[in-house]
Amino acid sequence: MSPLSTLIRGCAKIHSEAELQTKLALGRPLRIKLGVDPTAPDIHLGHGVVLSKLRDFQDAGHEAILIIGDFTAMIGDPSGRSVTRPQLTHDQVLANAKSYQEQAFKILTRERAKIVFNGEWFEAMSFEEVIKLNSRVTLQQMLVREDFRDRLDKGQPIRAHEIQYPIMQGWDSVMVKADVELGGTDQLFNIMVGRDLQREEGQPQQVAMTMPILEGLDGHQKMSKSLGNYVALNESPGDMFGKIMSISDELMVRYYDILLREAIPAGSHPMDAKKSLARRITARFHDEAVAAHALEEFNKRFSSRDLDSAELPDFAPGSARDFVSLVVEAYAQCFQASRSRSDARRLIEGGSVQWRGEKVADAKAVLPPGETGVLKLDKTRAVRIAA
RNA sequence: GGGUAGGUACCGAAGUGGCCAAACGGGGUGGACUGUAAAUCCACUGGCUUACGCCUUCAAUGGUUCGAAUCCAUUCCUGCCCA
Repeated sequence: MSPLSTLIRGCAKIHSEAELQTKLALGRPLRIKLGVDPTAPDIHLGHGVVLSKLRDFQDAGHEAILIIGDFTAMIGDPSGRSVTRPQLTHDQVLANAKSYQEQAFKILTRERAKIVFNGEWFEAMSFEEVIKLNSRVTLQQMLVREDFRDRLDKGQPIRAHEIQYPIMQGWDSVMVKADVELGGTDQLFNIMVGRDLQREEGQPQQVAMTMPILEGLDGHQKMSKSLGNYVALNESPGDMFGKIMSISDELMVRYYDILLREAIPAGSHPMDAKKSLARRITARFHDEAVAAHALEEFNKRFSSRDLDSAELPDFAPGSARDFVSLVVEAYAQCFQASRSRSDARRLIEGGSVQWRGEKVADAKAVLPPGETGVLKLDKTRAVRIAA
């Protein structure tokens, strides 16, 4: 496989392939820009798609320039958004940035990687410079974007600072002299602004390369932290495996295509194909042995419904022994999840909670101390009471 | 600054003095069925030391009333039109 075809594999759109070829012919390492906004501490499989592409470039000898948008994160990228993002404080952003980097290097290699914070240049900008920068872009250009158009049509507010975002992202490209900028397809507009600004600054224009957007676990909306439909890169092997198993067959086709860049093996049972997908993704972010173990555990717990021999967190109940209390405490103690007592009661009444494989019929029932066994809480969570 | 329409639960959206913890739809959760899939059906979806009971909630504050999401006043926020 020639380097070019490797580099453009899995890509949604390039502007343009010819330009990329010209740049590659320069014979020097190219500066490949990827901007990330640390708006949340987790990065997920969706980010992974673009990061993997960046890794492809690294492997081909090019330099990854990861721009941590500590400054832009405070604005919030309006791309694909129907509401204004909440603005974060600088401290939150820095904390997120830290865990962000750790996760990004699960995919990227430290060699040929450079990390820059865009606060470096934006913080130093005077208001005069900001105005000057703004004068290069027209409101019309900004407003033709679909997401803005949409909000305009629906009568939803668009705040003035939001239209700054593409300009700032574009300016990042100028500051790092990017040769190529990567992003999701929803980033195309922002990346193109970068090209405009570079041209005006007399720089060679960056090549815009966009990657397909990965749908979230629900199969409809894009994977994102705020929608809760994501698989984080630092997710535990079991959770990662399990979350992937919960996707629809339809979505699995997409995941195969985008994440593994291959088609589903012909003739295989969808469930087997999914297990294989889950195992491979888990192996990618952990390792083979761990992934194989996750598969085994999954089979035990869900295929053979053998909770007794499955690995479950140990739960040490407090003094309150009625099932409502047990459920609430188990969630808090073993899953860091807070559940109200009403919620717990609903789960019990709905038949979700099982003690030793039997539905708990009476929420007021009391479990005598010393009893041991498995307490199933909901579809995916169960705990073991050991003593 | 003027005019005008609005602000209801996770979202959309009813409700315009008691029958309102608040219709309906979506989403979410749980159950049945399964392959932790889809489709379908059912239930739940503010909280409570355990409830045909109580508490908090309909932008905020204050008021009218036996009683307010609903009426009045003030404030804050948003859309649209005009300047």
